[in-house]
Amino acid sequence: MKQRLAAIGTVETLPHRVAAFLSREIESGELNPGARLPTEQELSDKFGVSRNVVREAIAQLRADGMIEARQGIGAFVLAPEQRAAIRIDREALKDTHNMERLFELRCILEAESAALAAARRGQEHLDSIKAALDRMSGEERWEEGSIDADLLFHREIARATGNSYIHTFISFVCEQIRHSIHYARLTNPLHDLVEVNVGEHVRIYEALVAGDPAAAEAAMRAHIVGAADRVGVKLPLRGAK
Amino acid sequence: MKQRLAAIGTVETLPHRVAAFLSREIESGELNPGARLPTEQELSDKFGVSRNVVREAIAQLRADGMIEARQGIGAFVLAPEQRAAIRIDREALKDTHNMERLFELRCILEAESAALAAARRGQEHLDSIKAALDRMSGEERWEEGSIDADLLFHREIARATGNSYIHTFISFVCEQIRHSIHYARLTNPLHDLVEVNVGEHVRIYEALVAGDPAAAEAAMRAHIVGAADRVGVKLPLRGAK
DNA sequence: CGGATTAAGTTGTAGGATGATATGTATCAC
DNA sequence: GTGATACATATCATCCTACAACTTAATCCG
Repeated sequence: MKQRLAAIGTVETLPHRVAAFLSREIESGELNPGARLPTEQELSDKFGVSRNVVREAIAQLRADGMIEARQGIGAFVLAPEQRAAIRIDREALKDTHNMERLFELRCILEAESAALAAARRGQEHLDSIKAALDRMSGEERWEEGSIDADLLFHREIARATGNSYIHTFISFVCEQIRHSIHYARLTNPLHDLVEVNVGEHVRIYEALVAGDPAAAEAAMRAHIVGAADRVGVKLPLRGAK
Repeated sequence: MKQRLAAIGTVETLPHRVAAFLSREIESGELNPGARLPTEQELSDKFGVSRNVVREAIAQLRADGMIEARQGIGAFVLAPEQRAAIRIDREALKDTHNMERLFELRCILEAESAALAAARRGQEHLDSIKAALDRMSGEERWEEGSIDADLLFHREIARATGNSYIHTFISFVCEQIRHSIHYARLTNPLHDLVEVNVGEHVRIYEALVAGDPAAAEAAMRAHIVGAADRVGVKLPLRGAK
């Protein structure tokens, strides 16, 4: 009867695992908004862990706006609109369908980011964008460092928009994608693809230098579509869902 | 010497308050990436709370990818790119500058959402969008319920894109904005503004019915700009940052 | 000097106790 | 009979103690 979290997977701390389990229950509809969670003691018994562990897990879910705990009553599931944070389930990204959709979101954000950056960038922005470009096209282009530089390039563009929210969102989305395709990129960097990738970045940079929002947007869009293609992801067209 | 969190504010649980304090230290640069946090015992002494409270706070920060804890060594601040969640500081939204930027991000997301929805929606989507529209233009238009319906209208459009990430992000951004301007809307709903607002929604809906992405995008953009204006927020133009 | 062992420091988990809050039920007063 | 009050119960919130597990540094021994 004591599962001791044997079926939950990962090697993380117990609170993290309990939180992940409960989170899945909520996201999957097993626990609907308004539903009351088992008491802390019951969860403690169920998972074969101390109540402290359960409380740490519940603290995490509370911080995310997934549940609310009321003293003397219990903990209740909140509606999705009450969320206090956005998270992306990396497990879900193993499904190509989901990866396509995340790339689509990334394309929306980055195309506009590039346009805004072209309109708003200063010389200091161009300098840092160029530095990242140089780094990703230099000696590191065959190593993991080039991925860092690649993402830095994108973050610097987002920073040039002068909108920290855009920067935060783009950074987050890029990192989630990066963690999901990390292995594939490292395994076999193809010579031609790397050069094409760099070429696309150069075109984005040139549009930024020219201060041409439309050109920057188009170049970035083409790049994201191309980048997705290179990892086997086809962006859905407007007509496809 | 025991602050007992007297200067931290809010009436929330102690772990939440400790987490908020540490989070601010990290975001403000007081604690840089790579920096080691005080030990759990030190934090416990500093804030005058039990170690359990500190651990719950740390569990929250770990879940957010803000810190990593290593057994036997301590807890360390991670780089912003390692974040596992996006959060928006509601306190920061009291600054009009930040609100402008968040509205700008919202405009980016929603304009594209409307375009995609126009291209991809089915009859069931139109039905639920219409239902939300009816609700916000009916008897509830002068009450808080109209805000719920308003946001539901936007979420249903995002749902029609068939991209759950778009839906999640839009829902989140809308709710953060909503919580920050909640009081202002309730205090004094102006007759003309409500009618204008509904009119804008009707135009968006009509573009969706017509399956016209460009018209939907334009109508949504105009609406978001207008909605921001109605709460005293001017969206930055492309040239402004 | 190098390897093994021990000690110290820190996080991770368990278990117990008490305080605080919310709700339901029983009792009392009018 | 109805409303107010008191009490009991359930549950979360916090505190405390103890030990396990891990990491690093110090010490010991060949």
